[in-house]
Amino acid sequence: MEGVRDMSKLALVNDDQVGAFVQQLRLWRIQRRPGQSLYHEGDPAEFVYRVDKGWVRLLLDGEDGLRRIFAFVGPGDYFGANLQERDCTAEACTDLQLTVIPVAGLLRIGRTDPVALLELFEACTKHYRERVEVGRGQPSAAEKLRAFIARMGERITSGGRSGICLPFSQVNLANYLGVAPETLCRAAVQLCERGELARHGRRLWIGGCPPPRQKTGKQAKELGACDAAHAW
Amino acid sequence: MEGVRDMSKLALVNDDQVGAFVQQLRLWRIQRRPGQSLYHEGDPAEFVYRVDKGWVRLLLDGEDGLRRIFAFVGPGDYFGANLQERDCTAEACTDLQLTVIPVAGLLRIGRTDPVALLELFEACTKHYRERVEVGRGQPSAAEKLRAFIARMGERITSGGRSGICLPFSQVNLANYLGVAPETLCRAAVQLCERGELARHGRRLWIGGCPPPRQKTGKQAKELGACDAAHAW
DNA sequence: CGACCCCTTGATAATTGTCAATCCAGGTGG
DNA sequence: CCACCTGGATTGACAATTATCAAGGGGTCG
Repeated sequence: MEGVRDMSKLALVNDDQVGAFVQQLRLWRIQRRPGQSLYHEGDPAEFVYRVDKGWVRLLLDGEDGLRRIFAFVGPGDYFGANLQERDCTAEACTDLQLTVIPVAGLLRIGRTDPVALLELFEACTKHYRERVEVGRGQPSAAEKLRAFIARMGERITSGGRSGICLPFSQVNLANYLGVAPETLCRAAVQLCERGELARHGRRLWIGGCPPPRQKTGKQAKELGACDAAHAW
Repeated sequence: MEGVRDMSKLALVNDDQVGAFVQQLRLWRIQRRPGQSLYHEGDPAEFVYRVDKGWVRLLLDGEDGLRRIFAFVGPGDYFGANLQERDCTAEACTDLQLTVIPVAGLLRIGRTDPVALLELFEACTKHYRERVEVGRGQPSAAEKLRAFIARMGERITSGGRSGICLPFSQVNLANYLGVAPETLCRAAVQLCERGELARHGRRLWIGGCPPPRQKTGKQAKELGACDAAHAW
């Protein structure tokens, strides 16, 4: 809970300052398709990113060959603040639109406003801090999922939307929560029965109800709306 | 593993730079006894700390009243880099000797060397990054413990010591690893049988073997050596 | 319309949490 | 120096949760 409050404060206080700060630099935008990677663990770190549209997942490649997703980065979030090399891999969960911020330029203008520079880096480490709260203790899978949708719910209310569909597969979410996909599925069924979660097609919705059911062609259009929703 | 490499690099490359950086400020030292707290979640953040001797634990107080330890901070480590307010609680695990670094001063001299300032803050967030690797996936309790002692082993080799005794109770370690104390105990027994872990009195030792067994009076003296070991 | 992939569901085994009792190291006081 | 005391550590038994394996169904996309 505390982390959520910190998050909202960051969004209210720092984003404007940080946004103005980075505007001093020459920025540009890039797009990515779902599954494409932005950088890999070990790459030299040259850019910080801001998500304008879509969702990014941050993950580590375990020595056992398993990849561990530890953060989902959404619209308005910054990520990729590494001084030397990348400490994780970043991939697109959805269609993606990003603003690219060169680190070299950040360090240059950092002399004028070190606080804004720190705030930008702190915004990027936000995802690591949140991770500390996830999967801690020994709550059941249902409680992990409930905590997750609660945190995601914070985003939709601040975005002024009534609902949001999870912009990634259940397999990804299971990986993130540290449970087996089957376990997550059962937990989702459980929360759906209690009305804490909704389902529309293959997508899970949190917050408001999904749009009314229609025929297949219509559903595709609704999914378009879903994409718009999770992209703000 | 990757995180460990990053850590060692930080220790080799940044610490000297960061140390020289903070030397520009007026620093002072404080002591703490085991269990005493340095700050609580929500407190205004005024200081960054460097551990000179002993160990600190960082933890969150869950809404269920349970505290979750997410990091152990040891000699040479920095912690406490928050811009606004504390995002966690810091407590002494052992007898503690710390160097206090005022944040206001850091921000002031940050204009001259923003990179060093960022490196200091990055060194502080190191513990959050490491946390991402812990408890991820669904390894067994024994594997979690094995991964932990492997990471701690890195510290002892870099410190030039042959062994180190865990400077905190098994309850704390169980909390950190996200398992029940009984489960951790069983895992410890398992690793002790395989020689991956040693026991001396009530303390667990990793790396080199504990000092030879002697009589009670002697053992107390050995434990003093243990304290010296975990304090470097 | 068809194929592929993800989701779902069931059954079973393994791991772990929980509860309870006991042990023992380390400290205390006599 | 020794008996006592206290709290963490240990051990066992059991219940609960979850991982795993396997099979089937349904959505999504070509």
